[in-house]
Amino acid sequence: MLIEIDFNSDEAFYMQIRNQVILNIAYGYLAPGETLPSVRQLAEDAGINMHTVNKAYSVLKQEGYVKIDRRRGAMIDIDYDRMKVLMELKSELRLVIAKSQCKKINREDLHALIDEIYDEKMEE
Amino acid sequence: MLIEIDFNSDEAFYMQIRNQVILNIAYGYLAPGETLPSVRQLAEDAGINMHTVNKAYSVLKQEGYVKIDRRRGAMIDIDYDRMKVLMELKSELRLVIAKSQCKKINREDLHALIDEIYDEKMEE
DNA sequence: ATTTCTGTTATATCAATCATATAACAGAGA
DNA sequence: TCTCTGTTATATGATTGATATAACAGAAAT
Repeated sequence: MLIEIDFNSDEAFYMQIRNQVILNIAYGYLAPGETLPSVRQLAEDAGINMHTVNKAYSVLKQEGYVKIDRRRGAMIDIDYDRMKVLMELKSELRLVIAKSQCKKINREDLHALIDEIYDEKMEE
Repeated sequence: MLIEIDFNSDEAFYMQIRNQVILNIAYGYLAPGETLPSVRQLAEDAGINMHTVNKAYSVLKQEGYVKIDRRRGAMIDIDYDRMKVLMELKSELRLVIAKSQCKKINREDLHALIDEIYDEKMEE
């Protein structure tokens, strides 16, 4: 798994890692049961501090994407609490939709955009 | 327009204001041409500092939701740069979709959820 | 003309967060 | 025993979030 830090981004390093791990899972590059690199290894590869990686892993654990075993490290283990996920997703989408409406992006535009994103994943 | 700060939230005050303004516009409670309360007025009403409100307004200006006139204050004036908006929306949705996929929320679920949010706005 | 309302700018301070650094610890495996 | 895990503890520096006080320029109302 490749993770790269954009040192010029205004997004926190640990959030960049967290997001890239989520994207890797979604794309199928990381399957449940597989382990993430150790905090020290990833820190070295990415050129950042161990604790920053550790924070990213802690967030991923808290959000239900990995479980951390002292010996094996962080393993992909997803918590499927559908109700919880739908609630969180809904409040996140409420703001996305509000922003869209302000900018005259309507319901159909949004549906189309989502399909577009789903379809672009097939091109690889 | 009513804006309330959740002092227990971990979300920055200026982002809470920014988000609530966007929601107010989307819901039609704030129309283009209307003005926001003055930074001092809103600060007093919400129980926070003037500069925090000022920061929220600056962000809203930078994101193309308001224009600020020295005499009138912040006026709703939306920049409709469709291409720009679609690009930003797309990268935002990519992560939302990735998170959803990890949690076994599929394409149809997402479409349904969006319709659900659109429809709930009609109930008022 | 003076007062009063805008946003804006300049400082300063304090707390929290982000990132780094060094160091040590416990547990598991080779 | 050595080496690999994550974990914990401390410390430091930079940045951000929020507050505070103060002053300024421009416009509007009286």
